Parts: sequence; structure tokens; C-alpha cells
Amino acid sequence: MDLKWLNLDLNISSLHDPPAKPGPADIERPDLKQVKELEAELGRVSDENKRLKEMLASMAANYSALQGQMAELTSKASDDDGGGDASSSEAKRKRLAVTDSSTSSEGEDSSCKRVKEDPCKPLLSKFYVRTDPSDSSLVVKDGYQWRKYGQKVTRDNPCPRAYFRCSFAPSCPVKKKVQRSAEETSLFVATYEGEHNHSKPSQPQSGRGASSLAHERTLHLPPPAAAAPPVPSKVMLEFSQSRRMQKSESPPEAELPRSLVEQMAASLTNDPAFKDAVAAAVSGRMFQPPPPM
DNA sequence: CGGCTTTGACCGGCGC
DNA sequence: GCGCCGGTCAAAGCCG
Repeated sequence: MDLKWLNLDLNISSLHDPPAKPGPADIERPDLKQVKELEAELGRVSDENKRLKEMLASMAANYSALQGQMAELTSKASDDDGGGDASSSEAKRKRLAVTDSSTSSEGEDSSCKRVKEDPCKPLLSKFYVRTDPSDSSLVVKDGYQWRKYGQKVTRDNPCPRAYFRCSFAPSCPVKKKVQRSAEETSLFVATYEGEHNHSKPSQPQSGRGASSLAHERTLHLPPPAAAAPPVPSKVMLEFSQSRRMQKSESPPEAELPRSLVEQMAASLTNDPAFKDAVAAAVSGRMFQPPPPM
């Protein structure tokens, strides 16, 4: 898992700040003082690392607990589903939409109407892609060739949703839906359906049919692994990162982004590979010289 | 000229 | 049965 793209500033910014002004004196008698400073730094970073590990562990524990509660609730709901509270159709829709983002992992979702489709339903995965809010195109570059076959304005989002098919291989069953997030206009929500039955085109398309490529610069997403959609955690991280960066500039928008971020964090903690990667990135960062500023 | 995007029409599923 | 809604089709026009 390549996390190079990720600006992993997990509160270890102290690494980047030189502890004292690099005056000429420091340069001339570096050894003992430098060693002590480095040792102190190392201690601080070790503490930080420990704290981060604990955070990850508790996040994972919380997630497991929540998952248990969720399973309990859904099994209860399936019991009384036949009768009363049908809530609103809107709420139902939203509930269905939530299941989209967690694709295959739920087996206990038997109360859901999607169940009927599930057995033959191709894999669904949802990604958040940061882009320029002023960009009106709905192009998400992920290394594959897509052909747009439709666009629609949906009820819950004033921004149009674009429908794409993989045009690299005519028999490729993969479809993609791209829609700007209603809450965060700088975000695209890309939903991939199915899996590519071919490898990723080695060269981005050029020449004819490349008219849409002009828009693809807006994407800030690393290319996905061959024959697979982008790794969700990358995009989701980028999403949460974008939230963090905007915090200082704009008033906090409380409702959905926060829940989204929580949902994303929860799904991340479910991924042991991600935990390893974060741990590796954090510890690796400690022993690297700070990047030039 | 061939492949692309655009966009209105059409279709099927679902809730009331 | 009707209306709403999301997804798809297909004709027309655009572009390299």
C-alpha cells in the first residue's frame, strides 16, 4: 500500500520545526547538543507513536462495538419491519444508500430490500474525490477509459449525476456514477459497479475522443491498482484531509460531513492493512529527515 | 469519419 | 393503477 501521496501530518509536525534557531554556533559544535536534542525528539515521537497506536486500537474497538450494535439493531428491525413505522420513503432511500458504501461485508442485512438484487448484483464501491469546486465537469480520472452514456439530476442532490461505462473493453461490465456531493461541492462521489475484466490501459487515451481529458486535470486522485477501482481508504482519507484543511478557512458545517468522516474512519479501522500502513508511515517518518520547507 | 458528449425520451421498480 | 424516481437508450451534434 503506497501512502506516499498522503500528507501524513498526524500531529507530528513538531518533527518539522527545528527546535532552535540554526545559528552558526550550532553548526560549529553540533555533536553532544544535537544528540541530546535528537534523543529528546525521539522520545517525544515515540510517545506520539504510542498514542497513535492506542488511538487506532480504540478506534478499532469502537468500530467492532458499533458493528455489534448495528447487527443487533438490524436483526431487531427485521423482526418488526412487517408492521409499523415505515418512516418516510426518503429515510428508506437514505438507509439503502448507506449500504452502498459498505458493499460486500454485510451478511445480516436481510431486512433490506436490496437483498433481492444482491446475489446477482456486481460489486459496488463508493469513493470520494476532491476536486475544484468551480469545475463543472464530472470527470474522474482513475486510469481507465470511460464513456458517458447519461446524466440525470437526482432528487436528493441538485447537482447532476453522470453515468459512465468502461469504454476500453467493450465487454467490460464496469459502470461508474459520478456526482458532486451536495454538502461539499469540492467533492465528487464516484460509485463503481462491478470489476474490470481487463488490465488498466497502459497509456491514457489521446487523440480522438480525448476531449474529456482536458477536464481530468481536476482530479487529485492517485491511479488505482490495475483492474480494480481505487482503494477506498485513500480517497476517504483525502476527503477527511480536505475537511481538516478547510476548517480554518470556513465556518464549520456541522451535519453531514462529520458523520461521513466518522463513517469513513470506521471503515478504515476495519482494514488491518491500513493500520499497518499508518503505523509504518508514522514510524518511517520518525527516522527520515524532515522535508525541506 | 468514427467516437465522443449531450439531452430528452423511455422503461422498470417501488410506494401509496 | 398512478405517479415518482433512478437508470438507460438513442438521435443529434461536436470534435480531432
